[in-house]
Amino acid sequence: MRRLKPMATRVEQRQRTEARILTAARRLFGEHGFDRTTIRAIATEAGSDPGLVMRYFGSKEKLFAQAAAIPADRPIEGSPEQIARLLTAALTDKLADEPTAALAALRAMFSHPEAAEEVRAAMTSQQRQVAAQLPGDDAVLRSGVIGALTLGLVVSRHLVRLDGLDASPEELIAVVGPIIEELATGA
Amino acid sequence: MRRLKPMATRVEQRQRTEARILTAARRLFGEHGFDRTTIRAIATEAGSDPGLVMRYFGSKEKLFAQAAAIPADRPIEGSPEQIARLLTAALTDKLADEPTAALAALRAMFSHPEAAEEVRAAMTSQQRQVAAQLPGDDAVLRSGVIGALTLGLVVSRHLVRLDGLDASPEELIAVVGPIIEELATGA
DNA sequence: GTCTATAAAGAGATAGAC
DNA sequence: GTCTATCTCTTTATAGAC
Repeated sequence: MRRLKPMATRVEQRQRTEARILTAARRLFGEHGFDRTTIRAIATEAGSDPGLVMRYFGSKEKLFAQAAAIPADRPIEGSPEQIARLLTAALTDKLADEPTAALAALRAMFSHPEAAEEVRAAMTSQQRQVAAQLPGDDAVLRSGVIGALTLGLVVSRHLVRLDGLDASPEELIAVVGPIIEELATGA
Repeated sequence: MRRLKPMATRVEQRQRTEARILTAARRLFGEHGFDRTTIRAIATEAGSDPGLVMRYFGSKEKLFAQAAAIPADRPIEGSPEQIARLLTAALTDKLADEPTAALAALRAMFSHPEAAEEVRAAMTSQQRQVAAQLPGDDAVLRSGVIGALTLGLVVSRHLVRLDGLDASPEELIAVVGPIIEELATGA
């Protein structure tokens, strides 16, 4: 049915299957959260079967860990104005296309402690980095508010699909950009 | 021919038990989300048993619906400046003490469609009301951002427990209040 | 390499004893 | 009114057939 060349094709096939499983896992974890996403559903969506998923990834937890790993953000450095620009640019990206892996972690974090830790780690690391470079006594607080605002926008847009946030990223940034700059500079 | 066997006591007892179950349900749903909270755990925490919980509330879904009903916010009306003040005051409350019922709905909404609808309904209703009274072409967008900011702050503080947001409500409002006013007036 | 059958555990829900 | 025992279903995870 398949090819007649065994070895190379097998490795290739396996990688393909693994990739399909990971993609399906990201989508489903992101859409339904950790508990409501079943190995069965992932296998079906990937055109495979539950046994194979378990064999490749070991457990549902491990599959989730791989699917929901948050890609590290670029380092944020410079003057308050530059920082504001970098944060605004990063937000634009997050609003434009759906960051599938991050969404999986975000949705799951509210019911899955490990996912919560993943998100918290990613956010605090960036936030501390930013706070250290901002002026003012309340730099930590202000960078925290920037983080909360960013989280609120991403969640409201992609997860809650809140009314009024379905505008284009540019329109949104036109409103939010100045606020981020204000918070960064402390004006 | 009043009571040798007091009916009133039974009714009273039942109400007490129901109240204890509801309190336990709010706390546990708020802490672990819908799927990870078991009827068994709620019964144990309420000093009761699973059978009773089912008997009183019918199903886990119905118990959740009662536990996670979001109390309606006060109507928000007036000039943009007044609206900003009302929204800021409401936010102060939400930051000060943990709104147990709302937290249950908030945490659950990410994995439980019914809860998502509850939160979305509560938010859009208030948001539309606000948008209708704000000046400017982008009033809907700006009131959406206010909603996202509020959601982000509450989630970051109570659910994520993000670094830098553990300040006193007053300190937080000192930073966020002006932003809300800006968004409301469109300045 | 891939898929089927099943074991093991845990959940919500129900019936009935006290 | 309250609690115990159990039924049934669904899940992850495993063992082994193709």
